[in-house]
Amino acid sequence: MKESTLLKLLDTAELLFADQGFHATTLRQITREAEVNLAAVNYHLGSKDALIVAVFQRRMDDLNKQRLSLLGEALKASQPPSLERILEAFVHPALQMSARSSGDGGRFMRLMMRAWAENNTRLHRVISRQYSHVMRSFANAVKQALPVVPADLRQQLDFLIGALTYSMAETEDSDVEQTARSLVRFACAGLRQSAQQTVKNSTTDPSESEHQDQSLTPSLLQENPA
Amino acid sequence: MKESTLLKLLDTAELLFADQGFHATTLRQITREAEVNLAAVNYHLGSKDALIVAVFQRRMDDLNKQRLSLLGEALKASQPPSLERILEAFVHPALQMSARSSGDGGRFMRLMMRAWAENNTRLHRVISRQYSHVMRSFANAVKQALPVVPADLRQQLDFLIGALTYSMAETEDSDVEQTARSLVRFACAGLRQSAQQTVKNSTTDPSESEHQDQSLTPSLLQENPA
DNA sequence: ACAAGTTTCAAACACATGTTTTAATTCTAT
DNA sequence: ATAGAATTAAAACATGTGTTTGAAACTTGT
Repeated sequence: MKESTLLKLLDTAELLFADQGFHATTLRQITREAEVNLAAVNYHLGSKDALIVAVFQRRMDDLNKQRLSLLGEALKASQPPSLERILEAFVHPALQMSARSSGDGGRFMRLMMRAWAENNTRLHRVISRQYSHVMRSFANAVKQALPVVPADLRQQLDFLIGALTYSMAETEDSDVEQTARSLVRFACAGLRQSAQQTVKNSTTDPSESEHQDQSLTPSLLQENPA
Repeated sequence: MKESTLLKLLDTAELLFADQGFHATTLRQITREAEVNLAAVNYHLGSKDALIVAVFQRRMDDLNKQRLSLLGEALKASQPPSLERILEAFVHPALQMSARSSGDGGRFMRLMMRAWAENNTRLHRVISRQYSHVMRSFANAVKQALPVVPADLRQQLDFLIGALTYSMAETEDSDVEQTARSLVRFACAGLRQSAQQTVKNSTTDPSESEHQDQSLTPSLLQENPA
């Protein structure tokens, strides 16, 4: 049973992109390693850019599905939901996906870091469109889990994403479960502390206490209106 | 007064590298934008790779100096030192440096993310050699600040670095002070919570209580023996 | 078995890249 | 002012890039 050239392309490209970056990886290298013809990329995908997007789309779809599924379970399990479970629903699929890809551990996440650093408009739009949907769900869930909504919830979640992405890219083949537990604990403490701080501020200065939810618009959480 | 071509090169290259990546940025683009001759890069630096390293070296030196200076102050101020001040010494210079570069805010940090994602051995060695030295100092400081050393201190610091890097790359021209305060609070809570957890584990299972410091070797904290 | 549609292949194309070379220019110290 | 060094300039070089092309090989439905 031979796997289709398209799959071979996606797999090989993902691996090479993660290791060397998008621009540094050539189509000749990809096709040679995948043992397909050079023209295969342009035939099946149309262009190298389209390849990049396709490589991403595949993993993002997967990741989002798993995250939202776990989030759903967390929300069904108790009301208000457990903050720990919410964050775990966010963290665990990413770590697992990263570890599952055999060989190099942080491959997928290094790919994520690259994509994020990249200024490629097309790629960015694909990612953030998919990401924003999920992030909104998680932000709402966190709001339910905490007695007080932190003033800068968006920023806090960015912290979590950053910690997750970076530590994954760093971690070799380390224990996924342990890392997940560690990170969830770390972030829960941070979020709770921040919520506490918000309460303290709002009681000493009541004028600040109302616009807590306006801080959710920028960055990842915003939708592309077009 | 005209600034030297070398400086013009470093400045322009830094800007373009951050926006487009190392490979995507061409020497022709850099030299055109810097208004110097194409051959200037090879004359002054020797090669494009050397340019990349040079761009980095300059900022890293600066960043390390500021961080260690603030850390020194924090250690002198009180004994045991304040965890908040230690983390602030780590976070603040980076945020400030990122904001100071006029125009685009997260430029330098996006550069960092790229460099980190990059698999360039030469660049990696330069960075981690410089980084490891500083990280060791901070890890030791944190050990003094906490009543109990968390079992996975290295990982915790990676979380901090990740949160810092990512949120910086994300943040436009936002309020540096506010972000710094937020992040420090976030990470302090995480670290304290983790320390608490370590205590709990070590009392229920005393066999684990001794090798707390062995977890400091891998990743950023390790030195290159060569 | 055969024709029509897919997919693979090797070669070529047009162009952009980092680097080198050689000459002109500017700087610097005597 | 002038010789010698350092820097800038313009052009060319060799190589590698993504993409296109047109024919061959394969697959599929009848």
